[in-house]
This record gives sequence, C-alpha cells and structure tokens, in this order.
Amino acid sequence: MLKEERFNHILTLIKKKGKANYESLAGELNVSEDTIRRDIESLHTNGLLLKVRGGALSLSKNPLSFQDRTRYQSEEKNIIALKTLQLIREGQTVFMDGGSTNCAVASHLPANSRFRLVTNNMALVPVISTFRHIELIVLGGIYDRETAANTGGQTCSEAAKYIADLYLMGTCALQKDLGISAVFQSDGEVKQQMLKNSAKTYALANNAKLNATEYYKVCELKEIKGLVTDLPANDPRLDDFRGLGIRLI
Amino acid sequence: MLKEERFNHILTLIKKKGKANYESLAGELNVSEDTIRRDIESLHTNGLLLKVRGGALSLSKNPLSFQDRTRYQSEEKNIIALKTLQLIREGQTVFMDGGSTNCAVASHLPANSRFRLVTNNMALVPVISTFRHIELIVLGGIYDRETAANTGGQTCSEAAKYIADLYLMGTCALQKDLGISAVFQSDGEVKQQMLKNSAKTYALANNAKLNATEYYKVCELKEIKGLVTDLPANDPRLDDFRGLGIRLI
DNA sequence: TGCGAATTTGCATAATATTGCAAAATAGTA
DNA sequence: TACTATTTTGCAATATTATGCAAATTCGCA
Repeated sequence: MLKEERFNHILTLIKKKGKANYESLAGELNVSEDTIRRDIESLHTNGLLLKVRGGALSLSKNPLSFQDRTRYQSEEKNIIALKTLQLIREGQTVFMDGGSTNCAVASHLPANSRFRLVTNNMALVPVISTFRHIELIVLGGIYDRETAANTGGQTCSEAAKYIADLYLMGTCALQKDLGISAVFQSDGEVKQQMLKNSAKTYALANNAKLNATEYYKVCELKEIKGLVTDLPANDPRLDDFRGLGIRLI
Repeated sequence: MLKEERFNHILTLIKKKGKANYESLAGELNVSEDTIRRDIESLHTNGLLLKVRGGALSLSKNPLSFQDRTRYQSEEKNIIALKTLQLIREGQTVFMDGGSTNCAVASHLPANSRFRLVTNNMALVPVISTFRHIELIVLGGIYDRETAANTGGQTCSEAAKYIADLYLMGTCALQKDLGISAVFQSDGEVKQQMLKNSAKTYALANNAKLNATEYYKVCELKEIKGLVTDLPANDPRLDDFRGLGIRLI
C-alpha cells in the first residue's frame, strides 16, 4: 500500500469521525504504529490535521483555537494558515499585511498566543482583539474598502517605525524570474517597507498565485526567506522555486 | 479518549451551562477529578474559561467583537446620534474618537453621506466601510481592547497631521468648573490633539456624564463649540452649562 | 480560630514519543 | 538487468507525558 493511500485513509477517517488513533489505524492499514505516527506527523506539518498525544484530531476540533473560521475560509487557506503558525514564536514582533490568508492565520492562532502584531489589515482587528496576550499595533492610513487594509504614504512611514522578527506577506503573485508582484502600487509599497524592516519574510500564497505576475514589482524571490503554500513541499508545481535558497513550506 | 476531546467536552458544557464542576465531569468522562482539575487548569491558562474553587465558569467578560459592540445602542445614544447628524456637512473633514456614542452616530448616517472621516476608533471601520462616499482615514497606534480605539503617541502625532472642520468628541465626563475629563490619559491626549486641530468641537455625552469628573483633564468647557446630550435643550439638568457660550443641542 | 472541603504537590505507573539503527523496499542509473 | 543510492519501515532503547493516588497545604466559612 502506498503512503499516499494511507494518507487518504487517515484523512477520510478524520473527516468522518473527527479523530483517529494509532492503534486502530495500524490495524486497519496493516503497518506499524510507528509508520502511522510518521504519517500523522507529516500530515500535521502540512496543516491537514491536528496531531495530539495519542492520535490526531480534525482541525475543527482543536479546542485551543476558538475562532469561528468555518465561514469564509477556503481549505487552501486553512492549510497555509496551519503551516504558517509554526513560524510564529512567542515574544516576537510580527508584521502581517492585507489579504484573507492572513486572516486565516489569525483565526487559527492558539488562544494563549503571546506576541506583538503590527498590521495595516483592519480585518484582523476584531479577530486579534479576542487574544489578550497579543499586543496589537495598528498602522493607520487611507482605508481601502477593497482590501480592508490601510494604504498610502502614511501607512508606509508608520511601518518604517517598527522592526519585526517576522513578516507574513499576504497573497501576491509570484514568478520565478520576475519575483513577487502586487496588484496595487500602494499595497506593494507597504509590502516593500515591511520586507525591509523584518529579519525574516515568508510569502503566503495559494497555488493559483504561483507563476503569476501583477504590474507592481515588490521584490525578487531571493529576498524572502520562505514560501508557504497549500501544496506539499515536494509538489512538482513548486519545482520552479527550488534551488533559489528559499524555504518551501 | 484523547485529552483534547475532554477539553472540547468541558468547553461545550461551560458554554451551555455557564459552569462546570469537577465531580460530575469526572463521572461523565470517566477519569479522576485530578485529571479534570488539570484540564481546567490548562484551559484556564489558555484563557478559555475561568477557573474557580470547585470547578470552572465561562468567562463573564466575553470579548465582544466590535460588531457586537456597535449593535449595542441605548436609546439615549440614538437620540444623541440623531441630533449629531445635523452637524455633519457634505465635504467636510470630521474627527471622531472612541466611544460607543460615535458608533451610534455612524450607524445613523444617511446612505449617501459624503465626507472625510478621520478616526482612531476601530469600531467605526466596519460601519463606515459600507458607505461608498465616505473617505476613511485611520489613525494608527496601540490598539486598546477596552475601547476598541488606537491610543498612544503615535495616534496623537498622526491626528496632528489632519485639520478638520468638525470634531465629535466621544463620551467623557463634563463638569461646569472643571471642564471635560477622561478616564485614560492616552485617550485624553488624543482628544486634546483633535480639539486643537478642529475648527469646531462638539462633545457627545449622555446625561449620566454631566457633572462627572475623571482624573485626566482634557479641556475647559469654553474651548468647545457645543454639547450634544440626550436631554431636551431646556432640561434643568443642563442649567449648569448655560451661559458659557456653548451651544446645547 | 478551627473544621472540613478543596487544592496543590510529590510520586509511581502506564501510556506515548523520540531517536538511532538496520532491514526492506523503491527509485535511479549504467 | 544488476547495482547503488535513497527512502521507507519496523524495532528497540530511552525520554517524555498523562494519569491516579496519597500526603501536605491552603481556603472558605461558621
């Protein structure tokens, strides 16, 4: 039996029952518990389930994240969000800009998250305000209805005042040679400022954004530390982005 | 049964009944009271419930999302809001600061309102974003969960960049001799900056705020142009504020 | 202040995870 | 096809975590 078949079996079970344990899976699939454990480990790091001591749970049963995320989020974004969570460390200062992927990340945060968030994304405010231990710093500016984010020179100059450990760059277009590009100049400029002031930048993008370009160039691919997508790290659609020194997550 | 499943059980019960005790949970889940105790301890440190002697309670201070907050409007605030609307003219630049009274004003605006709004009040953002012709400028800063407004030096210095025709000053304490005062210094400082940069300032206050003082002095009464309350203009409770050269609305 | 109940702490036991390693399976290549 | 390199899998030794029990401590209340 192929590993992928086991993955499917595990995910189906989790979807149906909401949970799974090593022993019965090992029996059903006729492999050792160690193998199942490694499978679940792998599915966990790919954001497809929640690994807990003794087995695994479906993401919707995670008792430590209390946001209602069922409404507006696609499965792709949930996967990206789960993978992204592993990048955020306690005590860090984190930039997050516009885009619903960043909202998905916020809604998956564990309830006791403790870090400082600097953002121009107004959609994040109601979500983050429920986390008592997250210090929220809002970057002001001209509010854009389309993206629910603040933009303009004011936003850039405010962003310039903060230095972050991590920047989670919201959905944008990526292309091997032309780098990262944005639909709006004002958005792109904020991205550039945040990139400049962060130790590490990770781009968050679903597979539709790979090999796409928009008109405003934000940066080269090599300027970012990593790329978080909804694809497994070994997916051929990511081949274009290998060997550039960026981490594929 | 996985630990996380117990967590979910406990949280569901708490959500439904508002409380839970060790003994019955231990029975239902078939584990010792110690385990339940440790579960509740863990949920408590994650901020998902309130641990008390003998069991747990749901968090009384349910973090309201600001949609909820803006929905909550007393009759008094509606009266103030409707009176305030007539002060706003097309094409003006208007400052609005924190407080639910300003939310009430925003929610009563006519659909075709056309002006520029500058605010540090995050609760206004979702309300105003539905108005196509209102240009919204957000003042950034440190987000305060209590008031859903941005505060701090950053907010003040941003406010200083704009000059408004009108400033609608949110609920605060007013007293004939001691003037207007605020509960938080950071809030008071923003108010002072907005006051300074506005041609006209109107204070919005329900009758409970009249003849009250707080510790941080914002300004003298004579510095404002008018006072909007839920009382009729001839109400005797407003007598203290007559003859000071301020308009009573 | 003193009593009983609730809670914390330390500890033993059992369950679960991690790690290193070797055998087996698979893929890649000449 | 045969051979090597790589990955996957199972296993054993070790570390970690969860759980229940009992003793010690704290707390609430009369």
